[in-house]
Amino acid sequence: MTAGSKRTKKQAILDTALQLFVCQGFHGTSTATIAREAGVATGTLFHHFASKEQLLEQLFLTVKQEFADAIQAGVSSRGNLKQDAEQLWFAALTWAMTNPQKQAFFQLYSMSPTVEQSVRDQAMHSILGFIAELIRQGQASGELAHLPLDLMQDNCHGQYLAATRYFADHPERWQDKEQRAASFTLFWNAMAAR
Amino acid sequence: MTAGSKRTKKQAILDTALQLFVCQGFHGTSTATIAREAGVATGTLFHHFASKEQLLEQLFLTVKQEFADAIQAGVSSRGNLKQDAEQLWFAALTWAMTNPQKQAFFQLYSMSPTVEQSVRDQAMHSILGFIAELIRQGQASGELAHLPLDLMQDNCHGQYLAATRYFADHPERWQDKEQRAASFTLFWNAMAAR
DNA sequence: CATTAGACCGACTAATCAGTCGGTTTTTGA
DNA sequence: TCAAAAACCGACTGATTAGTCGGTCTAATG
Repeated sequence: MTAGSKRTKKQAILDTALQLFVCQGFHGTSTATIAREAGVATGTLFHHFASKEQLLEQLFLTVKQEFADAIQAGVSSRGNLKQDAEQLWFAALTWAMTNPQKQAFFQLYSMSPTVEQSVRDQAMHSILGFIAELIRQGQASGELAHLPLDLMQDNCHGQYLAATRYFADHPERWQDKEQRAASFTLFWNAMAAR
Repeated sequence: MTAGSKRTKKQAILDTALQLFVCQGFHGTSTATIAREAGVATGTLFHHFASKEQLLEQLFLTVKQEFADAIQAGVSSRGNLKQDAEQLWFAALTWAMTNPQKQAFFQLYSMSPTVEQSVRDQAMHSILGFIAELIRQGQASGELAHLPLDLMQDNCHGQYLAATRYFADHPERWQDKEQRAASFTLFWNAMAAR
């Protein structure tokens, strides 16, 4: 309503909470501040969310769903494995670069005790299960290294987070095709069979 | 003084704060709770640390120093690069497995806005600068891939954190020599020249 | 138009927080 | 041995917090 593009008040609260939780942390941000910044009364915040924790939880699941949708949409499969992996890698990185705040939110809270462990696990497994299947296929066809699945899965995640940080801290590098290719090379070399 | 091994009261406060900050987060832990759990009065806590933030900062720098000392001690250099890297990799992982709480603390706060960015940067660069030199040498000798240095450095960190999580979540795997070797293979394959 | 339900409001409250302060105990070192 | 410094104590305070509540406003339905 104010200047920009806030749709419903509920959405304004979620948008504002995302921004403040990333900048100041969960406990460092008061519900009063969220409400004020969102242009809403505190009563309205608690009308839509039963508690501050529930607001965080809903934010977490929303962002996770957005990410899952984005990478699933950006992949067509049916090429060879390396091409599929490349497509997936860039779809995931592109989402992170397009939604830096959401990426930062994930990076901060996907390991924090602030979010209930069950919620965090739920968010992770639905995405990583999909990756696990790809790894299994690649091992069966001999294209990927025969190392423990869980280790390779965790490694995927770790290399993705590292690449994300690298490009997020220096956005101009993301414009460079060679840098983007380099990030995939690093990833593929780790995973591929020798 | 109580049951176990608390040396000075100051150390007891640091130990307790580490544990509580990991379990409940910084803002989720009150100074009163830290003092009570450490068997100390609140006045004593503020006698040793000017503020809650300064307690966190001191904890952060202490833990970082411990880590830096541990990996520097566990490396002898003077072999070929791969052997040096392997030694370093296992020294770092061993520290993480020996000090799981401190590792969790690092993982949680080395990216959190709760800790001043300058403090975080300081802690990271002193360790990573040492890694950067090794990478440069490896690239000069043709043993490591010729990709951007910062990217390789961030990638190191990301793969290390992933391996750490993998073994921390399943300590029995750390006993398995093959699993340990697999974690290094994944890392080395990413970094090595083709 | 009248009714009703849900969005919305903001002053209020009980609890909790980081940090203080005046005084006591312990340690130090001359 | 004794004085001064440093460690330690815990009741206290002013500020802040998550969450409430009685009520208003808006829009849809009959």
